[in-house]
Amino acid sequence: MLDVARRSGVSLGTVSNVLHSTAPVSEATRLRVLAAIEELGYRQNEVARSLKRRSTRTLGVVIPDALNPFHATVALQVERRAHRDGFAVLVAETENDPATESAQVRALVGRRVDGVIFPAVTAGSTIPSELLDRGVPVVVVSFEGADPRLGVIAVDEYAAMEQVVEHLTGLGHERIAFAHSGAHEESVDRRPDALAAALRRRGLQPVPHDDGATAVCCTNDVIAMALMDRLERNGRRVPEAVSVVGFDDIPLASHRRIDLTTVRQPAEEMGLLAAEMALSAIAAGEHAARSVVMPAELVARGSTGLAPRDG
Amino acid sequence: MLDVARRSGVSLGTVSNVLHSTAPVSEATRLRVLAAIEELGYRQNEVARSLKRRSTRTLGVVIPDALNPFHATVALQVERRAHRDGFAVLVAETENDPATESAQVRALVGRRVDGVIFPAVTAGSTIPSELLDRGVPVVVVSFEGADPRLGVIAVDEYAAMEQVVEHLTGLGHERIAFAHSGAHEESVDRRPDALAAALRRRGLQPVPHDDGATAVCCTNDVIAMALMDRLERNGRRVPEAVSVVGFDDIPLASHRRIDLTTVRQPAEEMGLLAAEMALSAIAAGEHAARSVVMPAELVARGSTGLAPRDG
DNA sequence: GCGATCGGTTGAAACGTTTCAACCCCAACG
DNA sequence: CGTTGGGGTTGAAACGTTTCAACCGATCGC
Repeated sequence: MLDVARRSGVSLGTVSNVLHSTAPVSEATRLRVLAAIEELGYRQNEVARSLKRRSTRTLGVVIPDALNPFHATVALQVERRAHRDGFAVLVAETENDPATESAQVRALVGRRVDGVIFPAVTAGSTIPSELLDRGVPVVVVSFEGADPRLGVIAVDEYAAMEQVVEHLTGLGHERIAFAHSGAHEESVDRRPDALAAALRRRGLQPVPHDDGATAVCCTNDVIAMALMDRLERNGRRVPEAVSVVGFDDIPLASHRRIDLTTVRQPAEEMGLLAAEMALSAIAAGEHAARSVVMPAELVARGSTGLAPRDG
Repeated sequence: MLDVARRSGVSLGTVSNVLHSTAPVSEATRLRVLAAIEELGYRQNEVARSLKRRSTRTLGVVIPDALNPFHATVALQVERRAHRDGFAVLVAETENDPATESAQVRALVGRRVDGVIFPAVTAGSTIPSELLDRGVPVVVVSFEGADPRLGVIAVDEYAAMEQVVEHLTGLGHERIAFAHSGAHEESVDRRPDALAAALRRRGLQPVPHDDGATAVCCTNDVIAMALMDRLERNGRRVPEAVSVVGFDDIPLASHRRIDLTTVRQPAEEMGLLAAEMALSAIAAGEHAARSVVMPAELVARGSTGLAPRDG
């Protein structure tokens, strides 16, 4: 930038002015400066800018698992929206490990991101408030946070599970189980609770998975598809022997060969909204502090069918 | 940091020394400084560090489409590996649009990333050399670049297609087509050429897609699965009426309901290697300038079968 | 014709680090 | 006992920007 200034015979201040039109500059010098920039192949140093401005125009996205299409979609939308506003996106994977999560968050804080979005938070994490206390706006997706400063985008999982249970009982199912995400990744979401609540309303109880359940609700579509695969490899056909329900409605769920009954979450809208909440909070210099619930509805497909007759 | 220095009664230099053990510090003051850091909740400002150090410890990853599991896997591995070395990852989506790609790359340059990885490059892009000229190491995956300064990780697509054609001809197929990725996203990869070459070796020619082809090779698994879906919705069963071959071997390809014959690329190893090439180039202050070819092999599954009898 | 105003421009001070020459003190060495 | 050397510490310059008070003419209104 100094080179540019020298080359065009003006001061740094003027160069800065032509770059950001923060003050009027005569057309003549403007052109001279622009020419110098061109010739020198000068490109602004965002790092210095960030330091001075005390804002990096960068969003952090903290994902447990980028291979889950729901998370990936949210992240993708965030990136797109952020890009439109000239923000960059730093992604951090947590691999469902709280220690990694906090390390990643610390790294983001160190890098002075202007806002952070969690497409999902790991169990009982205190991370968000760690950020909030530092004045960084945070938006979490699909998670009801305690902290009022948090921006929250959720779907009404109770209503959704209500639909699921209605659908399943309508098909004659009474032994309904919930399948968690494989193993260790105890997520805080309310889905199992929501399912249990909906069942109880009809005088039913969730049964332990694999204990003669005729229908299994999964925590997400990826799990559901894996379960479907596992069941069928063991000779238990879906939906003839067992019905399977997913959650998310990822694109593949509607593939003819998969044809998964699931609860549709508007992932794209959620990602977009998350980005917008974060960006506008940043612009306003406030916390996101808003809670939105998005619609979620059952999409009945071929992975659910009539309950097999007892005995 | 100044606060920390004052609070512990030492100079900035000493605090810096304590932080990076760049010079010996007496145990007593070290403890005092650490205590002050703790009490003040001080966290280093990476932005200032980057400015001074002239290196951001950040990698850029430029992806056409994060929803493609192959790209996502590469990106994920890059992020993991980078994180291990204390690097952060800035992701940029190009949506297969050259203009977006170059805008994103410009943004990365502005943000002074230390290296850039392209899990795939859009058609005839001159982007990499734009970066290389600025001294930024670049690693591209699955793309044979002209520039010797480029780090390249590729698979031998000719050998792979050889296997594919052998497999298909073994099943009696003679009318074999190639399916591009939907539409506009003309990627530079050599796959169609590789297929054509393998066919010619056997005195065959690729036929235009949908022109009575009995087997279709797709540019990747996502396309293959979409094709499979489309075919079957039109009543053409796979593999009875048409055989379908993918490329990548994404996790879902092995799902029992999908069971896609495909060419396996070691996505994880490729991502890891890409990160390591970039990181070590950065550490050495050189360009990646290395070319590695990874093994790729056919995984025959149920989406390919005997060619239907003519007429 | 005089002060106020305004378009255009400058210079220097910050932003929060790292780095390095320089300094001080004391132990060891010849 | 004077020098050397090294552990420990300091101060200031630099990194590449933005910002802002201040300055300079010229035009304007009265």
